[in-house]
Amino acid sequence: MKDKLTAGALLRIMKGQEVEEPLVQVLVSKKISSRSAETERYRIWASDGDYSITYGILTLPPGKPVEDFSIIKLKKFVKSEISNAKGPQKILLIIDSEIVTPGHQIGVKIGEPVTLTDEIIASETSSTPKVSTSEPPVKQPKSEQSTSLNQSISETRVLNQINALTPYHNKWVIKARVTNKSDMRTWSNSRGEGKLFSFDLMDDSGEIRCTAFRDMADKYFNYLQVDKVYYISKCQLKAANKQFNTLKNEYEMTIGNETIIEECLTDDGHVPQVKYNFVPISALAEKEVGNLVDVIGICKEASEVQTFTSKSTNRELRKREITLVDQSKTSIALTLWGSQADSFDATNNPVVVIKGAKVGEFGGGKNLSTLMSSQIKLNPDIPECHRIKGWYDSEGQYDAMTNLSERVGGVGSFQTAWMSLKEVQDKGLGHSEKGDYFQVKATILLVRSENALYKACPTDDCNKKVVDLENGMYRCEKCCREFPNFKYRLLVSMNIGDFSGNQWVSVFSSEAEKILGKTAQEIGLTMRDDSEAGTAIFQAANFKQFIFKCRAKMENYNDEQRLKIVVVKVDPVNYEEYNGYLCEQIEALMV
DNA sequence: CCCCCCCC
Repeated sequence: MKDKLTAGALLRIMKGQEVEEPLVQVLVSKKISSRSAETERYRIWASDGDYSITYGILTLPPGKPVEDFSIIKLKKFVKSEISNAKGPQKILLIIDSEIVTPGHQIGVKIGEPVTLTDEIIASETSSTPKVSTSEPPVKQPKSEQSTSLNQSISETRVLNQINALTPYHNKWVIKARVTNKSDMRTWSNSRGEGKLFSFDLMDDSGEIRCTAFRDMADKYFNYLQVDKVYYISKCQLKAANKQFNTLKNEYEMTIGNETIIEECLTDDGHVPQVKYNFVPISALAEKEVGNLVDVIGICKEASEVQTFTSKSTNRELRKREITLVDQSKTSIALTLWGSQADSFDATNNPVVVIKGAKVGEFGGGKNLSTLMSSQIKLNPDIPECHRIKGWYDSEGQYDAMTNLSERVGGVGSFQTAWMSLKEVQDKGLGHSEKGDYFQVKATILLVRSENALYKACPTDDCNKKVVDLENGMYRCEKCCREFPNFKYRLLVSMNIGDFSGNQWVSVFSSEAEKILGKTAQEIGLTMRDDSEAGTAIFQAANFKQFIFKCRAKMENYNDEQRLKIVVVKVDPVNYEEYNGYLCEQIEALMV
């Protein structure tokens, strides 16, 4: 049957090429308003057998609609573009056409046409129909049933509401917007292994989570897109697992073989968009750890993506930390994970909108973290977004911010972050799981230059010590690779002292570089070429004063417990702040 | 049928 259509004609037309009277099949048509009484207009979904378009506008004489599945000859047509809520939309205006075979004589969709996207139109250079590409196109997945939901719905107009779905009814169709879609994930446990993804659906009655496993996950992952509206039918419902599913619905559902999902061709705006309940950043100080919040903020700063391995799960994790600010003149750190971290683009201080970010705490400061279920949007077209952008551009960018994520350290909430070295000993710091933090103004008394440098894996995010294979190669056990090179890193042991005592501490590369005033690489090369000059670099740090922000933790060493202190940050002494602390101490003595 | 939501 495919030879009844002009294969690839729609792609060639949409690419702007000349095509002589092509034959295409009308898959779905829906009457839309016409500006003239002499004509009727239909929005159609049309196929050339290889490709389909979802936005054809067919002009016909009044009272002569075209049956679905009809083959028509396009005699006069022009490609055009309109803009709608989703941005520019390529359309095909069909001004004159002729029915070659009426739909009832065909009755089926011919071939498996792929929906033409801007990407396909831009990328396909060949004018011949494509056979296969490595990139899976976003096409309508095949379902058991051939009737189109777009068609049947427009005829019968029976829709069910999400909050009325139960496991006891299976004849339903919902029209819902995808508000969120997870990454594809794999699992492996005693009951088996596989892959899955889930997505959240919303209509004006409520919301529900839907999960696709294994082959169903493959079938629908690319097709379903966040923010688009779909007709969905015949999923399996079951009680929602409230432990993991925070959506407001008693049930959740699973895609099965018999499930039908079809993009709604007429997103008329009746299906609501996501609503936010924004919390000002300053108010996050009062939120409890674990709360989910909706936040809007300007991305003032963003780190690069960092990769590391979780010690608890052994999983490779990728994160990006960004700083959000808003009109409350407060900033907070937000951690993005996985693909959300990878794809984040901090160019031009975007407005970041998050639904369902998790409030966390670190070192006494508050922070935010996205979960798999968090929806993140950059510069969405909502009033709050324009308002905050206006604020930031005109004044916010110059304002000083109170940083909620500032680490204040301390063992108990009543403790000051400041501590003398004697207090660190007396208070028995270091017995908590995550270690205890404190800051101290101290003087460097002695720096050990021996073993202060090590040869580390040259990979950007891996600082693991390499094994010198003594054949010109260096092996990193963490990366399981051998390299012809390495980078120098610092791990400096130094004794620091204040009025109350002294303490050995370890200082890693980034902070040691601040103290020594040279990079680890410079010091490493100097040490290699001239050990005396290298040693002098370390000696030069003696008697310098800094604010040391430290983590104290008890460690087992040869069956003996001892306090290990790592300097997590070194700052020059801010005398104003330090004097303030001293004044407080003096006042406390006078009570 | 997943169910991890992480790190300093």
